[in-house]
Amino acid sequence: MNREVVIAEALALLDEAGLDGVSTRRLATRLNVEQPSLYWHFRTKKDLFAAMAQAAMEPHATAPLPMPGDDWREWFADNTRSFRRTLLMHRDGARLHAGSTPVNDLDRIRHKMDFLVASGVPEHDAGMAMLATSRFTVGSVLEEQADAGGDLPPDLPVIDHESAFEAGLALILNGLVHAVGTQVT
Amino acid sequence: MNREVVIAEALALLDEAGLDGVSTRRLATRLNVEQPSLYWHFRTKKDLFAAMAQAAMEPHATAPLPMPGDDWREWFADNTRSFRRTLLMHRDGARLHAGSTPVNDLDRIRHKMDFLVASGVPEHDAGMAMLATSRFTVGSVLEEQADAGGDLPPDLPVIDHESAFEAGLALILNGLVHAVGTQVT
DNA sequence: TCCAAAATCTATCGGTGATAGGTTCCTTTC
DNA sequence: GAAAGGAACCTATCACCGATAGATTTTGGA
Repeated sequence: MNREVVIAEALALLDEAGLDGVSTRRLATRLNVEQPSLYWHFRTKKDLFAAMAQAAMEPHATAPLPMPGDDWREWFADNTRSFRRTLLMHRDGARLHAGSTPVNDLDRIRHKMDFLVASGVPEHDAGMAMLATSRFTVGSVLEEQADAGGDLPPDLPVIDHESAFEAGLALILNGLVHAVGTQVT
Repeated sequence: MNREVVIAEALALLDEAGLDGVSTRRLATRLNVEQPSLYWHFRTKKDLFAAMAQAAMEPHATAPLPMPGDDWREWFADNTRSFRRTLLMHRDGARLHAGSTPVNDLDRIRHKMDFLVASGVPEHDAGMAMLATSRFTVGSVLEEQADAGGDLPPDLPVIDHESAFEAGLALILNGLVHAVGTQVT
């Protein structure tokens, strides 16, 4: 049993039991191992969660980067959708992601920034927009998965999370397009 | 000792110990009471957290509603700032808020929606913008308070959360202003 | 074959949310 | 003013949790 097997099994347990249901004992049982054994692979439970969070983000972290000829608006939207889709792949994915301090792939971020700047978006606006969009997405999925998790009051306004997300994304993107000084290439 | 005293003391404990530090025993000790006594006032710890979340949101929930003559853009920004400020009033305020399913003050929401519509914002756009802004704000404060909570890696890009929030808000508001069909009154 | 490191074990600690069931206190009513 | 009854709190106890200490087994290379 190596570290990666533990992480994979932990993510499977996450999907079945939710984040609060992931205990070291339940995980150990699944791995046919006693509970303290996990502490050979991870110094603390937070470390395990951090590793899970990073592993869960792999689909988005390995997605293709934008190419010089791409339409930046289209890429921006697709990139955000990829982020959301990845958060939705696991139960409580947003909580898991928000709970740990993830590894910022500085190189990928810089590449994306450079792409936007090369497309005519002012550097400052590009950075703020990426940050805002990321936070909007986490907030959205957080609420979406909280709603999915059981007892919500039978209040009236049931919302289509997908449409709400698309509308918010369109709003931010629209704001970026019309930002002062934008050279819409 | 009544329910409200418990909630107040719980919020004080929250500020001192953080959300993970709020245990029924520590809270009971503060109240000079044995731990199981709390279960006379709250059926479950989640109920206690929900009550705490609602109480913590009181400043924003009792803030003045927009008046017919107000500038809708200015009001929109101030309303969002009030929401953020309230989340920031308590340690882990965003986690507390996001963790419980809060009571949606339907009447206040409708009032705000009506105000925006009366100001010329299309109803659908207004609803989506309020939703998106709320989620953006929760996501922002969540990250801000996570950063504040200790061990962040000595990575380079330290960000000014206030400015980042203002920039994101400006972006969304700008997108709303330029939304197709908006009658900017 | 031997040895060291990797991997797991047993035993145990202090802490947690929650329940069952008994006790005390206060208020209302006759 | 005594009785009744509910509100508020208590003791005792459960099952579970994350984590540590230290002994033991397993494994792979010299």
